[in-house]
Formats: sequence, C-alpha cells, structure tokens
Amino acid sequence: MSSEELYVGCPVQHARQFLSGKWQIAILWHLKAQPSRFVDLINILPGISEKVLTQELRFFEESGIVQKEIFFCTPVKVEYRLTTQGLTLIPVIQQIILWAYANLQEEKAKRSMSSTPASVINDLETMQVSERNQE
Amino acid sequence: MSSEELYVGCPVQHARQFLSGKWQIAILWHLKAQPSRFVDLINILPGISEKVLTQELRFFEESGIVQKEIFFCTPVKVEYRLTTQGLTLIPVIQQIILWAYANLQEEKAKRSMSSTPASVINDLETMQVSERNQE
DNA sequence: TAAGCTAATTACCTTTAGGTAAGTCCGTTG
DNA sequence: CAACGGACTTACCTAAAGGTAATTAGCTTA
Repeated sequence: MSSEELYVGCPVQHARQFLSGKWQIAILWHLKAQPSRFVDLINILPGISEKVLTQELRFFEESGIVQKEIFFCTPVKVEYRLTTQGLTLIPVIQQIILWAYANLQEEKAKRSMSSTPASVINDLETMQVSERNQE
Repeated sequence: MSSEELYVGCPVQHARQFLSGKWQIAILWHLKAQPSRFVDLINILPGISEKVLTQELRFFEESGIVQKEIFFCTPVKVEYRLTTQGLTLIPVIQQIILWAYANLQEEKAKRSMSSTPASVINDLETMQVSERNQE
C-alpha cells in the first residue's frame, strides 16, 4: 500500500488503510489489550501468515500507529505497542466490534442458530478478534 | 464477496465487508444524507464506475443494509435508501469519518500544509466522502 | 556441532477488487 | 424512426491482497 496516493484528497481513504485489511483490526485490538511480540501475535491470530503480519506491522509503524521496541537483552526481544496516535483508533475499532457483535446476533436469530446473551460490551475488553473456523 | 465464508466464525469479518471497500463508506454516507437514485450516486461519487456501484448496491441489498424502491411512474424511478439495519452502521461510519478528519489535520500539520479550522463535527452532516484528486 | 527460537525476508502463486469500455433493454421524446 | 436517459450487464484487464513455503541470520542451549 503506497500510503500516498489514496490518502491525498480524501481523509476517509486515509482511515480506510488502517481498517480494511483482513487482519488489521485484529492486530490493533490485540495490541490495545497488551503490547506484544511477533510470536504472540502469530499465536493469538490463528491463520495469519508471518508475511502479512510483518507487512502490517511495518505499515502501522511507518504510519505512526504502532511503535516497535527492541530490548537488547538475551535473547533479543521485540515488542509492538500502539502509539498515542494508534490509541485514537481504538474507539473507532470498538464501534466496529460493537456493531459486529450486535449484528451477528441478529444474523444468528435469522438463521435460528443458538444465540448468546447480550453481554457484548462486558466482553469487549478481552475479546478476541480473529479468523476462526468455528465458534 | 461470497458473504458466507469470512463471516462464519468472526463477527468482525462480517462487519468488515461493509466498510472495507473503496466506495462503501462513501455510498452509505451519502444514502444517509438522502435516499438516492443510481445516477445521483454516480454524480456525487466522481470516479466510481457503474459496475462497482451496481455491485455494491446489490451486495448491500442482499445484506439488508440498503433497500431498493422502484416507483412505477413514468419514467420509472429507482431509489436506494438505508434500511433500519443500515442506519445502525451510521454511528460506526461517523466515528471513522471523525477520526479521519481529526487525523488528516495532524498529517497536514506534519507536512506543514494549510490546515483547516476544526469545525469537523459541524461539517459532518453534509460532508462529502469521496475520491477526489485535490481538495 | 546440531538443533531451536525469534524475527524476519523472499519467491511464487491464487484470489479478489476495481477500472475501462462496450453493449443491452426499455420507455420517452423529438 | 432515431436519439436519449436510466439502470444495468458483460467481457476483459491490471493491480493489490493475501496465502504457502522455503530461506536467512543471529543467538542459545544440549
């Protein structure tokens, strides 16, 4: 993503760069919960490839959304965390997740599948946003 | 977009279907402002192709986000409007737009370009979300 | 020295998104 | 009848997103 072309002229296209990728919301949501290492993210996001994770982390870094912290201990540790600017995205993501869960319930109802209690908001703090085959 | 695969198992992937397309936010935002005809949308969204607009409208329709109303007057008129469910997406989009504009200003400041007054929220009602080459 | 861990990078491939341009269908207007 | 407007549809193409798998590089532990 060139990060230059779309952004010029439309702020919303700029914002879209951080929210439209398949794994972006999941990554940011997890980083909000806790600063994480590369492997942590790989483990918490079953299905993501190392390539895509590196890609997205690089992109977030360049965009000032995420910062990388290298601990020169042994073994070397690399942590990713949201920047102050990155944190401003959290309310946006929260809204998306809230909508998503509120709406999934409707979908489930339509399909007469088992519906879960409406404790969505409470769950938000620890919620896992990921690609799963089955719930 | 098959609307079936990604959605199963992750509500956020379900939500992403409505927000990640290049023109989706723009379309929904405009429909919130006013129910519109096909040509209206074509005109208000300079750069969108008829193909993509039809595609997105179909998808929104099937998803229950937008409803199509055909007036059998002469000449026949077709109007698209948000459904009740579609309206629930508006706060989400509003957050995205708010973030986008707040953040664009920061970007502009960094690049020492001319910055506009912080009247973002007031502008929201009539704001055009589109792909433009220059502001 | 071999094997392992962490954090990548690289090459290759498939799928999806989106753009371009032409054509269609139907009813209307000149 | 020809041209036009509205709402599409279709075929074709390019670019971007994302997946798979192998490789790298530095350091560590057995």
